Amino acid sequence: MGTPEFAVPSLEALLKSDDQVVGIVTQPDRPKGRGQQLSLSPVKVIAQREGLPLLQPTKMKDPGFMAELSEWKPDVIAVAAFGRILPPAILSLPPRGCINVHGSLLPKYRGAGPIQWALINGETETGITTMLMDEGMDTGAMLLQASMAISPDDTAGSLSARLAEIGGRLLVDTLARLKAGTLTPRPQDHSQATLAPLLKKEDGAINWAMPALSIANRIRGLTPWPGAFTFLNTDRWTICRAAVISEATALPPGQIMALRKDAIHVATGQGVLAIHELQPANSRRMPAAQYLAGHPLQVGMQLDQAAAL
RNA sequence: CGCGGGGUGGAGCAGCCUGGUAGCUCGUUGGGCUCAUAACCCAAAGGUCAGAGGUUCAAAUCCUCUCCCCGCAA
Repeated sequence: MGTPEFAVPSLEALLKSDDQVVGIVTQPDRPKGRGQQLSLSPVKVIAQREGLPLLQPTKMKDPGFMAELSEWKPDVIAVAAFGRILPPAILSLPPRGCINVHGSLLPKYRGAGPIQWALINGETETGITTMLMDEGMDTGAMLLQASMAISPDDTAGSLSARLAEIGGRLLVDTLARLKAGTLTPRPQDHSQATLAPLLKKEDGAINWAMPALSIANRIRGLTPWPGAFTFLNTDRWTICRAAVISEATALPPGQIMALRKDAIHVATGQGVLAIHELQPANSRRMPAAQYLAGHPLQVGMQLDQAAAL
């Protein structure tokens, strides 16, 4: 079971492994994009390519879905970024249990946005944990863990891609060792748990009163989704890449304090943030240098959390 | 039929409302200045104004249609 890009390497790894994939579950097609076009989840695309049985339940407790799932008689259900809570009936369906591939070093960052929150909090290390799912939110007993260094220029996109690859390997490894009986589930230390809730659009609003470093981390964690944004008057900017400049400033947070050839320097609550890449509304992502070529900005202009009307 | 913006030398944009010689910033090339430079100065190259049709003496500009791109929303 899985849905987005993050789940793809896990699925591919399973397909190449000795284990047989008897069926795939992913979220229903939803109207997306500009028009009203239905979009297929990345996982569904692979399921179709491989010609594998596919279920796309609207509700987890749908009797028809449950019946079909039981028909498959899975030994184990592997779950990667599926996006739905599994009811007890499903958790107890496979004899060997439901194995989740989670994008953090549990018990830290339980929830739907572990990769993003790790970046937002400025972590330098994260990882993948496989675990036996229980009814809680990422609270099950851990099976295997692999850690990975976070690079200073990682974004949620780049980090997620690397973690997903490791996740695939770890999943196959986990299944093999479970089958061999050489793996003992290890309960999480719940006192150390932290939460990483799903991000919302509004989490992307940049608060310029925060320190430059925090803003930069937040931008990394929110790129490419849901995107960190700010407003210049009525124009919305999504900030794609920015760097901290160690320089003190007493200017009001959000004020443009300098224009460089390839960067826009903005005052923050503590220090200066250099915007290197942005995506203006109605336009595509571009380096600051290109934006400046066609939009003469002036020092003293004010960036804000909300559109100025 | 979800709402909206856009397609103008290599890049980013202005010009369109109020038709009349194609403009800005950057890049490129050549030259100059300088101890030196990604800095500065001078010069040059480079565009069937997305495409088709229409209106007009005249269309980037007004009208109609087509294609492509993007933001929001989901």
